[in-house]
Amino acid sequence: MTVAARFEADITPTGTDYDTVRRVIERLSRDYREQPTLETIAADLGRSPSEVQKTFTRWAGLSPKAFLQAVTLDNAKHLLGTEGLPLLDASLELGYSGPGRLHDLFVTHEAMSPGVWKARGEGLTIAYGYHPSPFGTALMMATDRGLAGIAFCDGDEEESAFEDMARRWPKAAYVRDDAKTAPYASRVFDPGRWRADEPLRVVMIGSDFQIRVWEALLDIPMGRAKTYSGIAGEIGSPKAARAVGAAVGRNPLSFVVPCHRAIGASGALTGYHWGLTRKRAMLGWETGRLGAG
DNA sequence: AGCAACAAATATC
DNA sequence: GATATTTGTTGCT
Repeated sequence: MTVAARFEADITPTGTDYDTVRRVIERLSRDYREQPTLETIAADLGRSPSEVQKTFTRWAGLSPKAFLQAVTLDNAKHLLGTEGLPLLDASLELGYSGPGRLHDLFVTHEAMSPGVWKARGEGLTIAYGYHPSPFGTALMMATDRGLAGIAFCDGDEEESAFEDMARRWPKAAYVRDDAKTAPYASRVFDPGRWRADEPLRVVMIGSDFQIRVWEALLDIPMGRAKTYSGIAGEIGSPKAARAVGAAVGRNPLSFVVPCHRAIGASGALTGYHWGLTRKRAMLGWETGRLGAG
């Protein structure tokens, strides 16, 4: 099944793949100490083990068990010894050695002038639309210069997600235009279409400090993570870990600018604007893509 | 004032 | 001893 086709099947708000997957991840994250069996999890969801197993594997590209290993490593402090904490060693090797090395979305970004930031988006026209994604419904926002924002929501949260985004540039004019944002959605969530010859244009609207942080995030390869303090050191303010955290949290382009790859120094996942479960989901999903690539 | 942090110190098993 | 929990400090919005 192609990725696009899977999105089609995903379009109903409840009972989506992501919905099932999310609940499995929640369960695994909470009870990983007990290493719950597939059978128990399925029983609690009121589904058969094979149903859960299939849905999960189709979505993540790896079994619930492998996923469990990938995300519970946020408690494996010993992996933090080296820079750039590999999420799953074997997969990482695969990701780098293949001819079509799975790097990120090749992103060309430009920073909006501080003027636009200070004017809170005044004079800017932003088209937006809602699209299904592996992590729930994605709200995409674009200016004519490129992609400017991505938000996530489940079910009936579309309004609040929009308001969350619109608050960032309160004076911009917003126009609903799904046709304009749809191409971005299909590009962003389909790793098969992440190519250097067709870079994704994004615009970053934020303060100097924020943009430096977001650029640092773009440097983190898929399936890896960095600590907040590591990022702070990299952008030349080694003591600003906490400020980095705040800036990461304000990242308007979630997923494209991989804010989910920033974790605490202990390996704990700390926070995520669109929900910790979604952060785990993204990390696990990426681990799965690496293994498949 | 308020944070998606951190390191060191202290309490708990 | 190894892990939880608390406390002081921190830089940027």
